[in-house]
Amino acid sequence: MDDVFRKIGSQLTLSQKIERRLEEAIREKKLPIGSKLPTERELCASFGVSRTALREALRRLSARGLVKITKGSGMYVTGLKIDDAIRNLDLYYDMQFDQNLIAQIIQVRRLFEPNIAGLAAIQRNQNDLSDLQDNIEKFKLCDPDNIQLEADLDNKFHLTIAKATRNPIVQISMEPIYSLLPRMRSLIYANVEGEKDHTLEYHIKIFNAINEQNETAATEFMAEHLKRTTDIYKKYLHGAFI
Amino acid sequence: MDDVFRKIGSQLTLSQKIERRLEEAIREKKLPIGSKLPTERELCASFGVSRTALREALRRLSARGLVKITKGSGMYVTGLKIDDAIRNLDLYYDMQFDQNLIAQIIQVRRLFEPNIAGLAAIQRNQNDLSDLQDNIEKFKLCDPDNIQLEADLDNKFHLTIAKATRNPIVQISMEPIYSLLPRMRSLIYANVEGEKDHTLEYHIKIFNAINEQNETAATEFMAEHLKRTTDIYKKYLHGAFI
DNA sequence: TCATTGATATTTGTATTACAAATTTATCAA
DNA sequence: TTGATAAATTTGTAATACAAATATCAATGA
Repeated sequence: MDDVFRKIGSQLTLSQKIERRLEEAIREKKLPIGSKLPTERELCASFGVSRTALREALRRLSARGLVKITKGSGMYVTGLKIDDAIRNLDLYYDMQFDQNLIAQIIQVRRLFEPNIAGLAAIQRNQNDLSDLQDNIEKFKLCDPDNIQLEADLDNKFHLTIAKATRNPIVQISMEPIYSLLPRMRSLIYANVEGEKDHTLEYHIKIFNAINEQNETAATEFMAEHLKRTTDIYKKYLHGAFI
Repeated sequence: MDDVFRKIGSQLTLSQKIERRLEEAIREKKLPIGSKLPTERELCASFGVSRTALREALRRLSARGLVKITKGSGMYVTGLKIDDAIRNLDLYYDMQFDQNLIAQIIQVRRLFEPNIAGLAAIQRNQNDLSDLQDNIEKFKLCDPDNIQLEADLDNKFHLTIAKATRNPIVQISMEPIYSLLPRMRSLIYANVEGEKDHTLEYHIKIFNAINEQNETAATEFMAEHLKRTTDIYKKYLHGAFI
């Protein structure tokens, strides 16, 4: 192939180069998490750049959650938090939000969540159980007209199960999806007849299965629950669907 | 409660406030994707801030992939790309990498991938099939001592299946996990007896099932394949495990 | 000795000015 | 219309100055 006309010069700005250098060092733990970076002035001297360029590089890193900057104190390497890791994912889904994404979300939930419930039934601890029970109680008492609260509680119920797997990857994978549920729900203009009853019934069934550490039952009830959700969206969101 | 002594002042820096304002506007599509932002000078005037503060805000946004800045031209709103969305997730997993994470990865794969293969069997197109077939051919020819290449091909095989679901959420969920496989593999000091044969055998089985659009078979073969992987890691990575 | 206070030094945040470098736009000639 | 050139526009970097938050340390008082 002709490499003659390959892209010329990465065209990285100075501050981008600095950003990469520091990111690399953090990644390789040459700059350990929690350690304090040299002051701006010292870094300027080391890198041989102006304070402007250096600061813009550090703003980038701080925006991504790799360093924390405190006025008067200094700049510190911070391990990426889960929230930092998924923030842009949240934003991505949020901006992609449309009927297509809704269909994809439902599909993924049916693909993943039954097994998640099954694993949760094995791994759950006492704390998870009381969280789930609280959630169910609140859901019972929730004003049927308060769609938003209902959606939030529903969302939280499923997130709690995801966390109960004790596998952070499960949580990370599902959390951005769950955070869209309230928005999905709000598209269904009004209450669906019998919807609350169904949700409550299945949340209780799922809870009982998880409580009894019955993996199979938890898996199956979750699958049935999500099947029903699919039907509702199919009905009320007439459009190209799964 | 005494609210008298509650935390005072959000302590957001000026540039952080600017960042949020612009992010909000982009999120709400008041600033549509592709649109050109006013020049730095104009924005400084609008916001009533210095160029320093404004620029640092925009560096933050550009670091996150929300705006693209071109010297001499201007600043443009860009839709978040998938790569932007998962870059920090990759970094997060990369920095978390340890035996625990390996165990969690394997667990998640066993949880999710069988159903993914099942869906892929339904949704796959001709292109996917030839990609998979190519992959298998290369795997056959791959030098058994070239562990890295073998791991890359294995990685790619599974990613291709994830993409074949035609569901980007599946892809986004799995890609950061797959990208860690080569690193995991490198921990197993040498070739595992019969490992390549097994992988090849099951990749072929899975391929055939997907080719024939046999959802059940694809699901089950993938489950068996991953069970075997688990056993290997259990054996060679003696330590606390699933 | 210990805790509190207050002054001082250190460090990051913002503003301003100046110029460099890349791109875009306008101008003009063929 | 096309193409080249010049001018204007726009972002990138540097340097300086000061504000504001924090950290450090000495002095004070019980």
